[in-house]
Amino acid sequence: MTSPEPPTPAVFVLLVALSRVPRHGYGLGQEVQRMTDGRVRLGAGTLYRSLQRMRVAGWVEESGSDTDDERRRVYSLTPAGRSAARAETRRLADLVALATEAGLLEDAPTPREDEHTP
Amino acid sequence: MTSPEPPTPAVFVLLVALSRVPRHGYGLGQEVQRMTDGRVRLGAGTLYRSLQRMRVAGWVEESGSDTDDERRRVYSLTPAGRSAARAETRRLADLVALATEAGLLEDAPTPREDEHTP
DNA sequence: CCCAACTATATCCACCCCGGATACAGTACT
DNA sequence: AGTACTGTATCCGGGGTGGATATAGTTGGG
Repeated sequence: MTSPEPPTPAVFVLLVALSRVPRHGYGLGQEVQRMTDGRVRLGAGTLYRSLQRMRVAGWVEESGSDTDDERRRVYSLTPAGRSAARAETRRLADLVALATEAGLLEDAPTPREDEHTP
Repeated sequence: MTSPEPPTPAVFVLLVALSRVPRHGYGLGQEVQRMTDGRVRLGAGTLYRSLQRMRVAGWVEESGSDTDDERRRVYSLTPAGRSAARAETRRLADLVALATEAGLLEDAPTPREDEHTP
């Protein structure tokens, strides 16, 4: 929607889920669900396609598996990935600030004038 | 990505831009650009299609034009629209909180353990 | 008065993201 | 051995977005 392409919503939550500990794809899906109290669930297609894009973008890198399960592909966040996540966090925070300043958190039906909540 | 369908990014900024004063489509495009310091620019297609969807969803309603320019279609935010905007603001704020708690705002390259900034 | 630039809305197209289905295989537990 | 779950990958349909195009009214300067 703007310039230098922000991560997609799915990619962003994956970056957040990866921010502390390296994980494999399937585990990331679980972690995203856990840390959002089930509010965000990524479909399988979205999950693995997002990880491929993140790898191509240099935001994650594949590291050696953490168990003897050969199927797992474990990813860890790169500095570039952390940087992208921080930038997107700031972008979203700005958006939230904008909405808040617009009076979108008060309960008033239509606070069109300069009201002040006592 | 989750349940009861959140507004799209474009729709959300339009809801915010409409939160105080009724406006017409073209003016909303300008207002979005102004209030985001040029960081968000909506394409014409996105702008007018979004407004149509918002009208169908009952989030905005067409009110009488504010000038004698007959081309203008002026929209104002409905209570349902304000409610949707507030819900989305909260959802985004939760996401930002999640990212912040994950340590994505510090400058440390990779704060993997319990560091404390002096 | 006339023309150019801007305002204003609407639709079309190509591209990309998403959820869910499908496929295929290894792992774990009984 | 068999069943359920883990794990990755790809395909398909639906939908959002940007930019181009079409059409037309408005404005302001020469």
